[in-house]
Amino acid sequence: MGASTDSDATETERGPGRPREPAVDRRILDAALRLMAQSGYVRMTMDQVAALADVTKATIYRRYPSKIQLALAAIASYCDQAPPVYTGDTRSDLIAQMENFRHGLDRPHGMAMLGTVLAEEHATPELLARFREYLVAPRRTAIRVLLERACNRAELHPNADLELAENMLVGSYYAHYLAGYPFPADWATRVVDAVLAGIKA
Amino acid sequence: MGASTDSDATETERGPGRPREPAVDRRILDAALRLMAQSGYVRMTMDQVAALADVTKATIYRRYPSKIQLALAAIASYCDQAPPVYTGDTRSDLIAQMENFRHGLDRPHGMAMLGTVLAEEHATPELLARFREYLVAPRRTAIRVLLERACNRAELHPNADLELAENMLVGSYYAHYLAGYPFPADWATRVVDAVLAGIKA
Amino acid sequence: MGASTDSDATETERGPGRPREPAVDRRILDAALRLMAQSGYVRMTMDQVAALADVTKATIYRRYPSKIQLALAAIASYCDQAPPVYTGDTRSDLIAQMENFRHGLDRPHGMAMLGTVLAEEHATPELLARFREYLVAPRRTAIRVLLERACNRAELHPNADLELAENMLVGSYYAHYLAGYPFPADWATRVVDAVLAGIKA
Amino acid sequence: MGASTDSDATETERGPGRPREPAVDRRILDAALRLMAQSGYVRMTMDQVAALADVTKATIYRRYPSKIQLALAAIASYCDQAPPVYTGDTRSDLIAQMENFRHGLDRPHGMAMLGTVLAEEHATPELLARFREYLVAPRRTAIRVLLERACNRAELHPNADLELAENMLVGSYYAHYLAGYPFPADWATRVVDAVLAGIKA
DNA sequence: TATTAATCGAGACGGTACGTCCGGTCTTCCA
DNA sequence: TGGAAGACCGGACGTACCGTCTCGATTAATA
Repeated sequence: MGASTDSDATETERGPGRPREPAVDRRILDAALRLMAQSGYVRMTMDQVAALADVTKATIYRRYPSKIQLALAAIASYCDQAPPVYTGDTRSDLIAQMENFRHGLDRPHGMAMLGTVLAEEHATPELLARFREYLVAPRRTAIRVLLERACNRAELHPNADLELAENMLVGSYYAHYLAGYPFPADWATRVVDAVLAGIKA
Repeated sequence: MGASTDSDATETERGPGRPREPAVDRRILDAALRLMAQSGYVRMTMDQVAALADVTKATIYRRYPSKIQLALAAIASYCDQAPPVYTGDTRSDLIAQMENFRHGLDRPHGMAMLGTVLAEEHATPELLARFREYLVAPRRTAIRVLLERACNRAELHPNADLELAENMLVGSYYAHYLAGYPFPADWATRVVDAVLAGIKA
Repeated sequence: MGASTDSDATETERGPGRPREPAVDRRILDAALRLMAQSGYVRMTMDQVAALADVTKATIYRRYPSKIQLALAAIASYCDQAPPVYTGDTRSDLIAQMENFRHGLDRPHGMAMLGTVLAEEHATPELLARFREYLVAPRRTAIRVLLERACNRAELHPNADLELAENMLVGSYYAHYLAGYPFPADWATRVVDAVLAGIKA
Repeated sequence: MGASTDSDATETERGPGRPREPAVDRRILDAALRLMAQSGYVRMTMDQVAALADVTKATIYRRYPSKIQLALAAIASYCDQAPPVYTGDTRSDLIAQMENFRHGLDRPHGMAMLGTVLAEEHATPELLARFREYLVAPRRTAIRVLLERACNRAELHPNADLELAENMLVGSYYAHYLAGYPFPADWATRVVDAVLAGIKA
């Protein structure tokens, strides 16, 4: 993700004055990440983050305007991991993508973090927007790409509602989690097969 | 929902001492409900609830050990509403059920409340349990009943995974909401048709 | 001291209805006394008193209109002990009286209780009045009697200000205590001698 | 008096971090003082103090760990006033000193405050200690100085117990107050004369 | 080299809510 | 009527945490 005031972080375009210590950036995000994994967003305290990162609160707030933004940045920084490589086969690529998606939420407090963003929705609307932009959208796009490729190959029904298919794929996880059911090992496979059954050519 | 210590509330089985004023119970829940609808869980204050219910905070805390528990009780008390009647036709019954489900979450702060419960998951695990028991389970059961009826009528594929079908139906809402897409008027219809397409006989 | 509503406690003059259980009276006062000795007036709680006396708060409040009144009654009940007998010698009688006075305040929380009454002075003025009536006045009268007897025997200066002498005798304890000095064994003797030195004939 | 952790307040010896606003210190003490004069310690509320001082409760609690400590500090800050100047004459200097002492306690809630400190004695022992140090000791020392000067001038009996004389002087006030007698205008004079009568050379 | 402007550590401060405690009253039932 | 049990009001207490602000010390680019 990125800093607060500055533009895109990669383009340093230095002004005068002492530059920010890059090590501090990492220490803050790591501390936030660790605390959220341990205790969740609600129990995490800015003072705790500051102490663990060996930094003062002011230093944090110079980078992120609020606790929730820090949390979001921390998560985003963590989620920048390599997506699964494509084999070319629609079904197995989708399954791999869904496994990836599931692992992103399976770690401790994964859904709790999502809940926090939702809870904060009305207080900080742009937060949900960033959440969508950095976390939701990339994954959905990856799935969409696979579905459209399959559509172009005529593997799917020409009138298939791809957006709806996406929702069913991704949403199955949420519903399953909320219902409290345990996740079977072949969960991704079953979901993908079920959805494909409804839209295949 | 119900009182704190006692069992099921319907069975009053009076002990000694002054009984709790039933009017107070309602006033508290109504106040909480109203405030949450207006401002959401986060902005709602226990003092506000107390003031609006014309009650002291101690009286609230005698019933609910924390703010979040009060919120849950309030929601549960609200959601005891009549489910749609069945026509006998699987497709239209499912659509009606999905419309009902959607309306339950469409009201202001509906998803925000769900988010709150998720956010609190690790701090208060039994909260999510009650949420499932009182809010999630009843709706899923209603859907399950329809699906099983259809299965018995041989309208569905004999090996259809009904639980997965449920997840796709319900989960579509969550995914759609999270993606930030606007909900079309015929949303329920499209979802039901898509799912049925995958499992019909 | 006595009960609240009724007249003088010895005169029972029964009205209709169930008579008060006399054992309860003692249990309440004993409980209050014990708790005050342990933790002092401030830390003593009406619920604690009720629990220790195996009685409900209502039962206590039927007897004493407030916590402070209960405390006062408890102390008064305790202080009904035999005063020292007179030998006829002014000096030794005064010393005995002062020893008695000192012992009344020396027990744990003795001065703390006095402090409580003073602290409550403006909130409950009549409390200090009762305190004077039941605890202060009797002791001062005893001293006064001795001084007047000595005056009549011409042992004292005819113009001696006896009230002031009383104040110096009794007040020495308060001042000594407030100063934080330890009390020597012959404290009473020294005080009496010093005062008598100023007013003897 | 002074801050909480630091030593003597006169020696500022700045540590790191933002220094405490001195104006806040005064505003808090003034507010406490004013409220105590109006309503006494018991009726004074921390929220009231905070509101009147235009400060938050946390700011108060950062300086004083409890309500009672705040009260004590407030009083101590008030009592730093010029003592009466000496004329050189023992009797008139003592009288002036006693008048001063009396005026310190005569103001509304003066004795009530003393009572509060005594009442809290066992709960917060160091409170009484500070009370002695800041309020009791200075006055007693002033008296003691006068007595010793008189002793050195051979105005007093060489074996006179000066400490006891102090106790009689100061204690007379307490005893008089507790007895509920009204204070005559020449009270100080009479007390000083009576005590001096017992110890003069 | 001196100046300038930003960073960082440390901690005070405002604001706001939370959950607890306690004194005192009232209501219900039982004896 | 007395007493047990406990709900309820009113009000205060002390704590927690977020986000801002004010100091002082430091560090790099610039003039």
